[in-house]
Amino acid sequence: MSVTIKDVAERAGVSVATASRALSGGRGVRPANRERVLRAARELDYEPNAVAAALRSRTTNSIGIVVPRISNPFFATLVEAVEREAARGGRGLLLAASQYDPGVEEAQLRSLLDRRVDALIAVPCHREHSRAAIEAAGRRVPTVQLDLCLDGGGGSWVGVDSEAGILASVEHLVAAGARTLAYVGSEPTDSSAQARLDGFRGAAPLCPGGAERVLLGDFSLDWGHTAARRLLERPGALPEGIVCGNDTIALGVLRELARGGVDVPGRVMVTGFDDIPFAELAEPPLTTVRQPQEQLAAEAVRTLTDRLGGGAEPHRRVAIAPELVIRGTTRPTG
Amino acid sequence: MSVTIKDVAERAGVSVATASRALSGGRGVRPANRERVLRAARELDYEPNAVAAALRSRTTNSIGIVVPRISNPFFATLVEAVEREAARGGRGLLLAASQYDPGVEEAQLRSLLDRRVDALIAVPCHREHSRAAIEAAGRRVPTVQLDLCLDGGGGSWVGVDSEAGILASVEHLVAAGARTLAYVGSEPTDSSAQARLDGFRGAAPLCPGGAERVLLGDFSLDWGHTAARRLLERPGALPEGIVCGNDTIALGVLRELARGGVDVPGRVMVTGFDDIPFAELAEPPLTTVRQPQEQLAAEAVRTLTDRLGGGAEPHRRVAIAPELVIRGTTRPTG
DNA sequence: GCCGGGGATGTAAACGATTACCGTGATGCA
DNA sequence: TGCATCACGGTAATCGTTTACATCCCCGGC
Repeated sequence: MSVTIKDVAERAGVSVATASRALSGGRGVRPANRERVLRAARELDYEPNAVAAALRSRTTNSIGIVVPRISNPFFATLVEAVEREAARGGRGLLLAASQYDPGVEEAQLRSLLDRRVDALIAVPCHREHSRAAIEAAGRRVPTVQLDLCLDGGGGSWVGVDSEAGILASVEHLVAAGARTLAYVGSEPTDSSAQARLDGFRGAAPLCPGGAERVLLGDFSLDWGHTAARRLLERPGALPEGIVCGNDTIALGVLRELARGGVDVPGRVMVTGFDDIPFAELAEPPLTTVRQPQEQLAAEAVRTLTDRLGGGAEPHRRVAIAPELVIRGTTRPTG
Repeated sequence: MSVTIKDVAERAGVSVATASRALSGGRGVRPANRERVLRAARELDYEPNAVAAALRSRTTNSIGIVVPRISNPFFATLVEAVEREAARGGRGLLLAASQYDPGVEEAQLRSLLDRRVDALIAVPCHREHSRAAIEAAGRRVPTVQLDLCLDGGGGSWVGVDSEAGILASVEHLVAAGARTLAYVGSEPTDSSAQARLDGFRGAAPLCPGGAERVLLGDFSLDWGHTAARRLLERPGALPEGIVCGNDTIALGVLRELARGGVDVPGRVMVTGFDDIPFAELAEPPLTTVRQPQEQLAAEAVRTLTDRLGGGAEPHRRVAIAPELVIRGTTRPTG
């Protein structure tokens, strides 16, 4: 019913082998024949069956990606960039969400492997419980961890240099005149939370007045509210700079400070992390650390295609330096 | 190298046919044999090759989706819901972005069809230029348009009842005391923009003072700024209610009103459309029309699976009534 | 004139499952 | 007992490509 390569070959008056060669690359086919095959294909409106090709050639020209949540704008942007990068190489993208459940994550990975993706990108939803499934996947196809990574650092990973991002925030705040700092972040339940916390602890000594407080909760707006209220309890001890673990927390902090009548950035400066689309819509617009998702995605896909192309490097770890975007919640330096 | 069903059959001491039957459904196989096959599969850590199964059975258990942009939070949420719905049915999701370019869209659709997805979901990026590709796709596999649709209403479609949403906004504003209204929306470049505009025009007579102004631009923050400035030029003529075509515009309008020192909702009330995550973070939180993405996605997938299951209805059009979410930018009614 | 080599083609064997078709033995019923 | 029925299981065809291998032909070098 559907037109196959056999039909094309017949119409072109050649064998299926020649037709196949002509259609894919065309090497080793006399130009005249190549032309006839291509014309026949066009005339018959031939659509190659990628499934059959995949079965025989043992490559599907597709990659799989598993993220915790697609609707998280950070992951959405990441997925978009990966899709674009994959499409550029003629590859399809199979998308799956783990919903922050290692069990679901494992099932999704297995499903993608059953579908024989050529390679995998995974944002592990748990620094420890995701290990078994991701390592198992890595044994079957080239696999790269994106953004988050497993504890202990096994396998390839592409992400941002969180510590450098936090360091830049702290340096900026100090240069802008903050003499006391606080950190409002997430309990180190994932590798980024850990790295950001480490980054703050490492950079704190730069601050003349020291880093008085570290408040840990989760990456949510509500936690930002709560933490800010806690800081407001002793107005005298309110730090002059608040470094937040991500933008969502920062937005919560900002809102609570506004309710408390605290002048931002006059009395307190605030920084975030991620540069989600909302960051610049806040009032005042949020100074934050931008994650270069395009670059992350490109690097991740490249890591995979290098491996597919035969390049070695099963253990490539790339930390991209993020960029500090200075907006209204901090005073300009100098 | 990889373990195949043949290996499983051998170890279980049955033929591949029996093994296949046991592994998929298990009907027509004696329980004892079924058990042996399943055990053999487990022991060998057998992973079925979905590509081979797809080739023979002519079904890939996967659906394709094409959206204009993944990073648009509205589409991201939609994709997430579709993915969840597809996964629930054991289906994979092939994701592609058209980047608002009908040419890219066509190529992406073709690529998905080459990969033999069982069905397609498309958010047409253009009400007219997307037609050829989407109709062609619809001739090959069950296809449903989601959210946006082609002009003229060919094919299946699942979306929100925009006119009803706008009507609810207008009724709410009037009930809350607005005597004059304006509409700030997008030029009707896509079907939603058209429907929302139509909705406003249809509902305007409900307003005692009439709908004085209709300002059309695009669905952007900047357009919201511009339009609000234009309304502020004649403070005396400032409407008491502003209905916006989407939340992004509404956020722009809100920000500009705040700059102009206009009290919201005291002097002017504002409504949006979509209920993007940011809507409730605005100051004051935005009253808006929520698009039930979960429901849209579920309905779209169901439309497709019904078709796949043999159900007829090649022409099903579903408009889901959206819900008005009342927040701080409008006064409570009554 | 013969032979080696290499490029273009064709033939047919994969790839790994599903499934049409048929055979077999057991069972039910008259 | 004989016959139809049925559940189960095996053989082999099939899905639509890619590709290993053989063949053929043409050309150049000796």
